[in-house]
Amino acid sequence: MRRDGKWATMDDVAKRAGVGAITVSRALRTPDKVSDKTRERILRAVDEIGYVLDETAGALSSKRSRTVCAIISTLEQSIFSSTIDGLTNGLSPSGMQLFLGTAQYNLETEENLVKALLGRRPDAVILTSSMHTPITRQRLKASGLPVFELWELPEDPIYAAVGFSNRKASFDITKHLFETCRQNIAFIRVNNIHENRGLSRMKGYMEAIAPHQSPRLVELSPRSGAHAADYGAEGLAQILTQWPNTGAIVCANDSIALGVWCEAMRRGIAIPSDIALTGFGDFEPAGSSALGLTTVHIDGFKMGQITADLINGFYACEAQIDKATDIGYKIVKRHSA
Amino acid sequence: MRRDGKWATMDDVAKRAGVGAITVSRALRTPDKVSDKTRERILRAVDEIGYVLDETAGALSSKRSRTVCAIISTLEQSIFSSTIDGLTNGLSPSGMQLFLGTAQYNLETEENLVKALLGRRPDAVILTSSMHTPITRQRLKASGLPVFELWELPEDPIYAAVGFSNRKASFDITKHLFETCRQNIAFIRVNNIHENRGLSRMKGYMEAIAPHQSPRLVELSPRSGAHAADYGAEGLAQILTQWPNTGAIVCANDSIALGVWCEAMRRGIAIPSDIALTGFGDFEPAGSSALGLTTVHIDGFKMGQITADLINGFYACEAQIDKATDIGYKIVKRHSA
DNA sequence: TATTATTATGGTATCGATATCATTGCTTAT
DNA sequence: ATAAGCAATGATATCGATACCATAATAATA
Repeated sequence: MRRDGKWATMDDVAKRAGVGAITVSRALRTPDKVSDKTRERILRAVDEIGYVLDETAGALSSKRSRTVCAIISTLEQSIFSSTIDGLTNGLSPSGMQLFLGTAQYNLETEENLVKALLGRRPDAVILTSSMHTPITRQRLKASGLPVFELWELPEDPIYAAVGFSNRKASFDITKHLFETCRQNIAFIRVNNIHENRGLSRMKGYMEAIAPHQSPRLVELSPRSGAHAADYGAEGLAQILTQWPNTGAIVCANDSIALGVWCEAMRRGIAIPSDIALTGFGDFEPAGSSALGLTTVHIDGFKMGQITADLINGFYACEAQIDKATDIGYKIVKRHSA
Repeated sequence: MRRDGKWATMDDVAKRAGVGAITVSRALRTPDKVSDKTRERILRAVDEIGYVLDETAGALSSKRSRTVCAIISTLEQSIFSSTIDGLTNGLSPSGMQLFLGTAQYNLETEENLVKALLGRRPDAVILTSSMHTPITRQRLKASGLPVFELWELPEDPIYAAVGFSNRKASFDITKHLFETCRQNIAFIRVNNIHENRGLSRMKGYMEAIAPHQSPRLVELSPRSGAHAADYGAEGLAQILTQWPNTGAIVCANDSIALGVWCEAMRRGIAIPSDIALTGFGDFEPAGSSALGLTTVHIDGFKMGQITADLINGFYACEAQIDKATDIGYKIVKRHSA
């Protein structure tokens, strides 16, 4: 790709093909604006030289970086991997690429990340969270960029949201437990103050149990170094001590549920006959045959794809973009409940 | 950040602070080359305007994009999440950012991705794999960039490798099983032709069992839509049918082991008393108390951090970079074997 | 055939920051 | 007191592609 230590430029290609530099640009960006013969000649020159278009220069002159910045809460537990795949998939046809940062469920980290990523002059910003510092919100609003908050449907999105109701989903899966004649249902979550999906899910549980029983809440404080599954094991232990006659456990996510399941096996508690169990998310490995976790399925790929389409639409100056797009959810009934 | 629909520029800041544009650049990039008074004035102007330095323009003129492209095999199973965290962590002090792409364990996808990402003129390229098409290798070599292959130690790296011996690690953990008096040890892996870590791990197993027994290999073909844990369940089923007296199972990764564990529980097989079980990787949730998987611990964070340091060193023109950096591994003995 | 569209191509200015070299003013050494 | 050295700042050219406008060549229409 380099000649004498430097990258080849459009001019190099142009000279070799006997055309102007701008025609090379057109041949690569808008091929149908160039005659077949010329295009062919140019593409041959490109191949021979091994030229790769310099997007940094392109971004400067076109004022479109063809870049989307995504700030992901965490890369662990595979939670957002399908969302990212959906985004990548939906953006690549238009030549856009993803800049990824992880906020580690920490608002201050997110604030710094937003600032750093805005320096990259992205064409859009994606956040897998709706909880931000005032400065983050202000910066993003001021940027004038399309900003998409995923995995929730906040009241007042910065620009637009693509997600679903965590509260309603949690309400539904809890109700499902009552419908299958479970009683004394408990709820486990990790109490992270930088995140409010867990809280929404807890609210859904609370609403569903209200007519039937009093709450059995286990809210664990995050400990550094702990695996998500550890909280499940710990939660089960607490539940068995405090409320021995618990008939079902609703977990705020699949990882916690996995921890509960493992610990239950270890203790010789049968699932679902002794205790029913539900998760949230339907991530690997919840759906695997051996585990068979009943859970809320979230179509992360679709969420990413839809967001990508909205971004593409924004730049194609298509229809107005909705403040909120609800992609829904699905209760998946497997063995565990 | 924008004024009349446009982003503010360095000139805007410069005018407000009553200095030249280049002094603004210095105040932000190399603060100690500017007097305290001036710097303070400039930073105040930056804050007032809400200016964010345009890295795309900076990249063009400085010929350093402060960008590292990483091509990750997959974002699932949390395999590479700590590696990514280590990279991010090690790169951020020098203002570098990560461009992430996922190759989905597919060589053709990787090839296209490499081409697209080179257009971003990264300062370095990272690959979590050592298997590439000839074109990919050629492109990367020709780029003259520092290219780092992670998670293995290939014979002939494109530029440099940071990893460990998958073969030796697998050998060691298999040997551990013999040392704890296990007999008739089987091995499960998914046979993905776009990847060779699984094969290396199988070789390690083969070498370790050679003096004691004949191989008991289960090599499953990848099916689309299957969860990694499914292969574990399927593998266990095959083993119980073909070799009912199997005393231990070595899995090519933790996800497979998790699947085996769940399926064993379902069938009422006790681990480790009936069958011992080992994984590879030590990802979430292997180490969780309830599961307690004996496995090979790989320090992904360290691997990312070391790679980041090598990149920083490369641009600080420090010492020669080794063709291979072995970060080692650790056998972690928990309940399962 | 003359005239107007339309297509294919090129020239030049420009995007916003930084490299390079130049300048100014001040300190320190001889 | 003069020269040399350094710190702080600025002017200008430049990075590589693309926007914008202009022009040439071809096709379509009157």
